[in-house]
Amino acid sequence: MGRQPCCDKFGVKKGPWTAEEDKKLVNFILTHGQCCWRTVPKLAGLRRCGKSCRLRWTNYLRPDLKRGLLNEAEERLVIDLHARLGNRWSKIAARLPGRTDNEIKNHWNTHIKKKLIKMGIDPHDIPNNICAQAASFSSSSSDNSSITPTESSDPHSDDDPLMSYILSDTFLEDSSTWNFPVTREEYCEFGMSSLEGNSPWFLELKDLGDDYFGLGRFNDADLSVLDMSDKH
DNA sequence: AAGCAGATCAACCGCTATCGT
DNA sequence: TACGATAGCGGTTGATCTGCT
Repeated sequence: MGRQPCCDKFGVKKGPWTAEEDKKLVNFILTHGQCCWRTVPKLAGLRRCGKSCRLRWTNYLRPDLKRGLLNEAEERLVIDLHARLGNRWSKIAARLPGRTDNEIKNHWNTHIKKKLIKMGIDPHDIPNNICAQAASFSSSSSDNSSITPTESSDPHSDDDPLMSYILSDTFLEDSSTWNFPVTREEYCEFGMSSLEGNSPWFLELKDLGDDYFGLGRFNDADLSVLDMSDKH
């Protein structure tokens, strides 16, 4: 009999999302919250499969996402976590607030992997003793970040209190409180602060009109802040 | 300016894990 | 316990961008 496809193959749109589709999805999730992705496209009026909607939301539309390249501290953390956890991107992402598994995976494959290879380190097998070296590569001019996971001589040592904390369940429990809000009001507040200055998609949507989301989401004061930023 | 190659990243696919009945 | 439905994960693809010739 076989497995049922996650969605009807006919009439389901694929490829890049349009601003209009984003709007519908955001609108729907702000109104109804995240529930049963399979029904989301139908209820939201989208010709997409639920899987695609979930991916779009978690990887791009979520208001708590940081955009842009990983900074050095985050990169070091990824290298260290990857050395411990392997290609378990979702586990790694769970320990980097505002970053998605897809983003980290892409960054690993396009940036970090190359840098490690350039250093003569096999990205698939970073020995403990050179993990610290790898993790601190190109960081001779440190970015003064508060995240310094590899300060101990052996980064795999659980003696490193910060890494122990990050790898612990306590960290995940704590970080759960960073989850994006579910109400429109909170989304507006939270979204504005996190989007400010680092969300091109937001600026694009904003260009479509102040009432783009149909939620009265952005007040004039908020928008004036954005207008003053170096919008491209 | 045109063509090409490499880099980047959003999105898809197929599989597994989990949950409810 | 078995089975189906759904969510989530990791690998891969392909469109687009960027830099070089």
